[in-house]
Amino acid sequence: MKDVRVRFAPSPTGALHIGGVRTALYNYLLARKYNGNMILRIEDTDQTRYVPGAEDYIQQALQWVGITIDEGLGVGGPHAPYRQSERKPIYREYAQRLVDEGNAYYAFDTEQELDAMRERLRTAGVNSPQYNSITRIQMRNSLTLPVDEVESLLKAKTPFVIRLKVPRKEEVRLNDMIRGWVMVHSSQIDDKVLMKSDGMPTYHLANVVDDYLMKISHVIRGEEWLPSAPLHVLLYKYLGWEADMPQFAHLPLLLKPSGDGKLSKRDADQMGFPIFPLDWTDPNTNEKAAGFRESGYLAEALVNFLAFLGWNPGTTQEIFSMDELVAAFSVERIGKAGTKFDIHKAQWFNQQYLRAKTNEELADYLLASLTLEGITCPRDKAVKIVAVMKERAVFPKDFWEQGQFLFFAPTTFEETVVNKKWNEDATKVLLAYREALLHLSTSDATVFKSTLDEVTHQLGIGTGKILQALRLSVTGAGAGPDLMMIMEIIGRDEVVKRIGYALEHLKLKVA
RNA sequence: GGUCCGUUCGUCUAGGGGUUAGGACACCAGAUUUUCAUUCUGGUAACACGGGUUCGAUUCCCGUACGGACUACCA
Repeated sequence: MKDVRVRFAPSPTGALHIGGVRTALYNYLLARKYNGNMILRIEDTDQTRYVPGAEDYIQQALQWVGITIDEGLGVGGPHAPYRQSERKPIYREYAQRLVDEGNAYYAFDTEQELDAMRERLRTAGVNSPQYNSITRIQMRNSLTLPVDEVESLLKAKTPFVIRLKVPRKEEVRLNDMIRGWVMVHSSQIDDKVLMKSDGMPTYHLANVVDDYLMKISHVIRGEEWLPSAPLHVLLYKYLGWEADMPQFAHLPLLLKPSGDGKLSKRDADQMGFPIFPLDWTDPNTNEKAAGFRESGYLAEALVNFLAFLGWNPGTTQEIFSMDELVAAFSVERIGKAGTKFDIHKAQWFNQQYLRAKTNEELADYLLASLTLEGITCPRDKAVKIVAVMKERAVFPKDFWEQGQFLFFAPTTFEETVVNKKWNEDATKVLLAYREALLHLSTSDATVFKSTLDEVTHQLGIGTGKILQALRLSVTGAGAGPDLMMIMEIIGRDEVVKRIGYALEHLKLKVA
């Protein structure tokens, strides 16, 4: 097997889509598994779609998820430059070779002429009007124009494109690693533009040339490229690179969670989950989009989740570190069908990874949130808080967002719980409990509990019946972490104060 | 419309000519927890349809339906 060299080749047209991250991940896994190289190439041949900041974004996103680049943008390497806009002369050379050898030709048709041709074909009943082996005969190109006219047009700097001369009758076959043999008849492929009139290559040419020059062994990309893959095969053939053609693997698409269709930013907005790895502000529209990172997803969890979107190890193991993914990964186990994006599963993975962390690590998250809020908190207290809350947290920010009552006394009380649990028995117990606490000097959870037991026993009321009322008065809510632990954390004085406030505030609700 | 690709529980999927079609998420129920959650146990739930081939098809073949991608001097 030849050296594994894979590339991730995004266009800097905006934030990197989460599907792009998955594509990058699969490439990366293959590279690492076979001690190969991962190359980052920027496909910026469309200057009209270039978005400033996108390149940085791509690099930062990859770095965040732990995909390291061996060669390419930001790293350099033997095949530099890795930005296609900086490789123009290279493409021109190969395009010229295709023309010289009769596999491509100059075309001088204007946009209007192309539109007219398509219109003509449509009215004639042709379903998909193409610039191909049949229609090119009627167009203005170096195949139909006299040689001297072509030369004078070129000399006069008339805008032109270079098109591939696709044969009329030929079966183009390709063996995709995921889909098996795919066969397309050449009559279905049109004479694709290889070089645009601005001197830039199109994706097709640049892609094939670079993959060859950079000695790419495997092309792992989205399924949207499958229809043009036969065209690429043709290019390899005409350039004489058939023997060095990389192996193709076309990945199934990421679909929207409900209904049908490709996952888009719009769906993500509607469903309330991110679709980009990092926060992104479009420099042109100033439109902001949330990132997985800023939404609280851990990079390891996102990677694990993404890896399982279209691939599985064939075992029941689900939690995989990057290293384990590298070891287990194989292209053969990538599925064929499109995959719906289920954010629930992503959250589940996040939770798994969060729980696996030590309380010390989790305390850092809480402390960071508190700093942002301008709240100071001793580290040992943060560790305690995190310990009682970790079982229910999905995101690091949950420690703060769901634990605010640990820092502030509640001023409002959940109404359904008030209606259900705030009754005469409860107030009786709480009153007595508060009195008992006043005489306590310690703030140990077990003492809180035994005191409560004592009080309820004396009054002849079951402890369980009033616990919710106690929780309500201390936290304002009917659900939350272990109540005794909460009381231990906030301390006796605070508990006494809060019970007093609740007794005072909720007294009218008791009929 | 044309070309190409696809189709196993709601979702991600395993499997593969004869299986009680397995797992995970989600959901529901029970147990434990004198509270919430965790945890544990259990449950509901799938081979798109129609023809072949075969003793037998969810699995192989062909159609149909449905879905998707592509159909630019965008990638």
